[in-house]
Amino acid sequence: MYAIVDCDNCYVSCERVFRPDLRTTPVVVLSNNDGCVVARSNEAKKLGIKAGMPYFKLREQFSESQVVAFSSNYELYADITQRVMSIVKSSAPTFYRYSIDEAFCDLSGMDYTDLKSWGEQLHEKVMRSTGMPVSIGIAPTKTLAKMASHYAKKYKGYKHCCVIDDEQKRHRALELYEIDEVWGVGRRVAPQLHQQGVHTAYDLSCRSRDWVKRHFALPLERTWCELNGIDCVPNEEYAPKKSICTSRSFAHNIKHFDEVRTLVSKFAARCSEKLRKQGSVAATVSIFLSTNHFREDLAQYDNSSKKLLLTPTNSTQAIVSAAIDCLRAVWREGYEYKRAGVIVYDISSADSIQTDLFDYDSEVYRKRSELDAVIDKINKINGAETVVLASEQLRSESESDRSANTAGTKKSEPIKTLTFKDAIRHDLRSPNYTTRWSDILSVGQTED
DNA sequence: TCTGGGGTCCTAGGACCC
DNA sequence: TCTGGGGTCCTAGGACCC
Repeated sequence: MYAIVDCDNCYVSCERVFRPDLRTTPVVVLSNNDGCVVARSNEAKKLGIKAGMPYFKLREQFSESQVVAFSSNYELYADITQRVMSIVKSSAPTFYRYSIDEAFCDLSGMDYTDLKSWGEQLHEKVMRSTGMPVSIGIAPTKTLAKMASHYAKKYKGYKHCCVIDDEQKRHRALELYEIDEVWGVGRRVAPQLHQQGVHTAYDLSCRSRDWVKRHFALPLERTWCELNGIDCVPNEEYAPKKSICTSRSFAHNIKHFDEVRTLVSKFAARCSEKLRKQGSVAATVSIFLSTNHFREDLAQYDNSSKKLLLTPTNSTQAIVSAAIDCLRAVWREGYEYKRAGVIVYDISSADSIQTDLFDYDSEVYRKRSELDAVIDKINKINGAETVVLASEQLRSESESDRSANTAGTKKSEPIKTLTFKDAIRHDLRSPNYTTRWSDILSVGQTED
């Protein structure tokens, strides 16, 4: 049997931990730049607010309906969910974190008859220790467990834990479940299934395996198996990422190369940090760049390029430099850019680097690793972006004026500091209650 | 004014081999 | 005039997930 433990409306619940006054208020959390709704409280869902709706179209409705919106505060969500996960981990024989707000547990070896109360107790423990409500679904396959957790959320009577442990329960659960809601059935395949007369999970489970094979691809065949109680989604252990991406939409359109270069440098530097954190190196660096697709009145441009590194690396200098080369290759003057990103892939372990016969210089490699290690340490202690590469700084806008003027007649211009967070908007962000000394709440005393 | 970010796996088709 | 058959590997794009 598997259990899935899933935080209810995760980001909203994180915000509510320190804002109990909002327990019954409709609350939403927005994406970067306060762009879209990414999390909704049940009250907000009832108002018809859908995930992915753009905030600027909802503002009026929000003020009328007294909906409270937060900018996303990932530092807070990462910390709260980490606490939740450590409790779940200590409560089950095996644990595998699936996403920021979900974890699977393999319950083999646990007392079968106790699963329901195990789940209820786990909910209580997590709630008491962290303030985060979780729902628990337990079933013979992960797809069925997901379905069970959905029922645990939907019906109060389950006390946050639903168990599917016999054929009758499985049938009933499948019958009441729309095919579109099944894990692994997305917006492309769902309409095709409807066309074939498959409307519920039960309908699919009753077709023959051959029928599924004939009409659909391998992933749906696996879903079919899972619905029929055949376990086939692998138990994934911790695995290093195969690709790492850092990208952002900009708060405003950007026309100037130097500004985009500054941001691309930051994205590349962040990718390098992530590589070092998981003990990896990458052999390919790529970037992508695009204008705002929603602005039909503006000229559109979309491009990407990649660069193979002769020796795989996680050096900030090497990866930033490759990313800027890529940027130069795709850059076109005259467009207003809205989004860019850096992706590193062809990832392998930093312990066994395949060096290049002609390119590899062990001395340079050693120095860069040491430098990166020191920078990582400083930034960990003093906060992100305390030390950055020069290319992550924006030269002052008068750089070109200065070179045009007689050298030395002007004082050198200050370098404009542009941090990662300046590039995006987050006007409605909550404090970092649990990760910054300055943001810790004080209780039981007043200012005066 | 204003529309997110980060991943994985599968597959068809092209390039290449003998 | 006329040009095979059988394979592998790589890659871009699609579909899905949270």
